[in-house]
Amino acid sequence: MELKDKKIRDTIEETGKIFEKFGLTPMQGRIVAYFTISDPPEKTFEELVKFFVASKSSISNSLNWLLQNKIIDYKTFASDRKRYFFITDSFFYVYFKKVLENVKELKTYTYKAVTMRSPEYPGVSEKILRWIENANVFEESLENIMIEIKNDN
Amino acid sequence: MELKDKKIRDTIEETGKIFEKFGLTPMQGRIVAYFTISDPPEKTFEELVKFFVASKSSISNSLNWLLQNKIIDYKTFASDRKRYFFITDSFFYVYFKKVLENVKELKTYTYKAVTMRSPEYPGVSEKILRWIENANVFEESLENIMIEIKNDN
DNA sequence: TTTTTAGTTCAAAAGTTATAGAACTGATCT
DNA sequence: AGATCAGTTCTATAACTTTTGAACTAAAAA
Repeated sequence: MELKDKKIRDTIEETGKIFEKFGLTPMQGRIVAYFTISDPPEKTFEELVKFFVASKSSISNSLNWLLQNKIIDYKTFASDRKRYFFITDSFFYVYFKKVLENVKELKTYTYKAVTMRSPEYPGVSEKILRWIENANVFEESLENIMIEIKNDN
Repeated sequence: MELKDKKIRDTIEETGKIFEKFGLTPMQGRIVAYFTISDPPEKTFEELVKFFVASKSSISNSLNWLLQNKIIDYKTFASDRKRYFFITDSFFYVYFKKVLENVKELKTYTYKAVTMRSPEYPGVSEKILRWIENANVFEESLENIMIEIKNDN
């Protein structure tokens, strides 16, 4: 049991760090990583506080961010005040959506930049128009993926 | 001239902030934004220090990071010690590549997590396998886009 | 050979973000 | 009504990142 626990904790730290690359904080990453390997799949607020030996506020804020971003959800039971948190299946959907938004936003701003440029140096405009073209290809493709994924979920 | 300069500086601040969403620091973001709207397209180290009224080290570190990440490049001229920096056309290519790497890495780790799970709660494994399936669809599509984009650049 | 140029490097300051701790809230239980 | 439970909220602190400032370097110019 000791050894198995250590392995789980090591895996959580490793995997948690990867979640940070997707914009989660260390604690958010750990929580999601924990959900992917722990049994049973539902965990209460209290269990998380104890497992991570972390402050209630840290867990509270992390859970609320993850809820808002639909990376986790929770269920309740009539005779029980606790909320039982678990991961959703839409982690990548949510991430892809955010990436798509950012790409669209940057495209808009760089397009604006092109319109502001003097025609004296067309090379830069061409480069940026290529950025925009790349963004368009990506956008179109990702939008199709999103539809496909959404139907699955 | 005064008014035009203010408009350029405002646009740089706005656009720079969007670049931060792509993992650049404020200064890196500003520099890239500046390259997208300034004429002529090549800028020296010194010009950047003066334009942004920033420290040499800040500009130096920013430029080196942008160079390493192939977001900018520079050219030199025989009789001149200065380097002339400019944006490349591969901003999104570089970004997409990094996204692809991250998705692949997370896929590997979550797959590992699935193999560690007991078969007692198959629901979580199914969810994570759906994450992995989403990641696979994205990966395949993005790899094709990368090939397409690379041929253009 | 000395000076200038075009940066780099490193320690410290400033700014930002994550986590902790403690007080608080609004239900439910006794 | 009072106590307990399941969190939330707010301030403080710790940790980390970004930017600065000043000293340094290597090559070229005087």
